[in-house]
Amino acid sequence: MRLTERNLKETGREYALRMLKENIINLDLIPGSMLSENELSAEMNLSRTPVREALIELSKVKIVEVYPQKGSAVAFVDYELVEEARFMRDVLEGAVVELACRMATEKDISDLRENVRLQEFYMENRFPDKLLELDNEFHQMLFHITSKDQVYHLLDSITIHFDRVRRMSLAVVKDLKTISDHKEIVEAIAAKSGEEAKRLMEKHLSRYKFDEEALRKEYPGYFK
Amino acid sequence: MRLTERNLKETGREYALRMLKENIINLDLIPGSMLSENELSAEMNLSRTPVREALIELSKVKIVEVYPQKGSAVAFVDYELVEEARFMRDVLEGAVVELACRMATEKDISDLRENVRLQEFYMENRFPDKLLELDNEFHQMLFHITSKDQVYHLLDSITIHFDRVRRMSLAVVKDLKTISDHKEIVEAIAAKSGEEAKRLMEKHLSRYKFDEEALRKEYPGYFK
DNA sequence: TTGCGGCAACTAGTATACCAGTGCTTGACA
DNA sequence: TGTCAAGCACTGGTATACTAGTTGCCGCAA
Repeated sequence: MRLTERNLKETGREYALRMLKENIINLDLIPGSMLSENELSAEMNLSRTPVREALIELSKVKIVEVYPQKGSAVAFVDYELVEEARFMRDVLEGAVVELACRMATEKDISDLRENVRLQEFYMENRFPDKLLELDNEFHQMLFHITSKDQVYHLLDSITIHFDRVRRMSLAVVKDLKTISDHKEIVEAIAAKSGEEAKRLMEKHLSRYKFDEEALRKEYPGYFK
Repeated sequence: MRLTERNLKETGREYALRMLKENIINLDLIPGSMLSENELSAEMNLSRTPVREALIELSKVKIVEVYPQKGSAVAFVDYELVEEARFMRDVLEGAVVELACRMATEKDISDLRENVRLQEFYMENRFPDKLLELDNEFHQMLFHITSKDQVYHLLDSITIHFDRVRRMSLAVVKDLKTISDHKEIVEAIAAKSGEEAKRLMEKHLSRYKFDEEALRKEYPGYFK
């Protein structure tokens, strides 16, 4: 486990959750490895209670498996779940971006444009972390504009399966195409052309395809 | 709180969760009322720990609000959230039923037909509870057929907002139309006509419309 | 009568203690 | 040497104890 500082006014449970998620995504906690509530709580300077609550939450989306009286483990990569995450994302984002064409205000659109401008800036200046953050924010904004925040949160919870595989494929390329995709989407929203926006979103999301067989070969033992 | 027996091999947390959900949906726990971890645990013969874990889970989908150091409360009806639940259901079920046309095996289709047959049986013999159960099962089957079980679970978690309003509108009519809808959907799947199935599902789900203003008048104080 | 200070009674969050299972190790016996 | 059983060391689940923060009430003073 690689730990970072505990934020101020973050409860122990939130901290444990954040740490676990980060370490699962970046593979510091390797798929299949056992997690001990005792070890984790010692490591994070917490008692078992908040750690346990975090583990329960992660087990809800099957990224952690809890075997009563035996132990908990980081779930193996389950391609079915990765597909579910992708499916959910494709379907919901498509619908949301279409809605956004009808609901976005002038301010929303200029906020989106501002976000894309920042993406370009951080791309030029090579800030990959910041870029990823802005990417996520871009998509979240679309849900917020259409008053679908809760939907976003649910989607976010399952997306961890997707993120972990993305990390494995090192497909954090975040190249110029991503940004120009975003740009086109914003302009489609501004033009209020729902069909076009949806089509662009589908094209955008289809860039994230992983070769399951290749990954299985590269990371044997990580898969279910 | 109206309590039922605790199932065998059900953990305290699962029991507490089930009881809370049931009582929230059927309005025995009225929107806005305070929930005390201490009272609840005494009432259910549990300690605070499992009750607390159940409350945390419910607060994730905003059906329970937790105010740190002050108390928890059943959330008021928030029409935004009801709309989010409806949106998510419409979008995902539409996509799933379309997928089912491509993926359903002969066995799946005969299972679906069997489910609908049972619905007809329980309709004739007036078993509204059983009918509701079969209805839910029908929809769940579609997700299972298309290997989208986890998506179903996430959808299910937000649907509680929808269910509570449905209960308020007493729209548990479960009339013949519902069953004939199901029948048509199954046949569209059998015929592998995706477009048709999707259209039918949209028609089916559109039957659940509530008159927000009327409900607000009937249940003042239940709304946010 | 009104305003204000302090205390009592709550809360959620966390820590700790206890219990009932599980599986692995170890050692005795065939 | 192989086998099997007893025990031990772990687990997650639950109960309980403790802490710190909030609210509101009660009584006293102006």
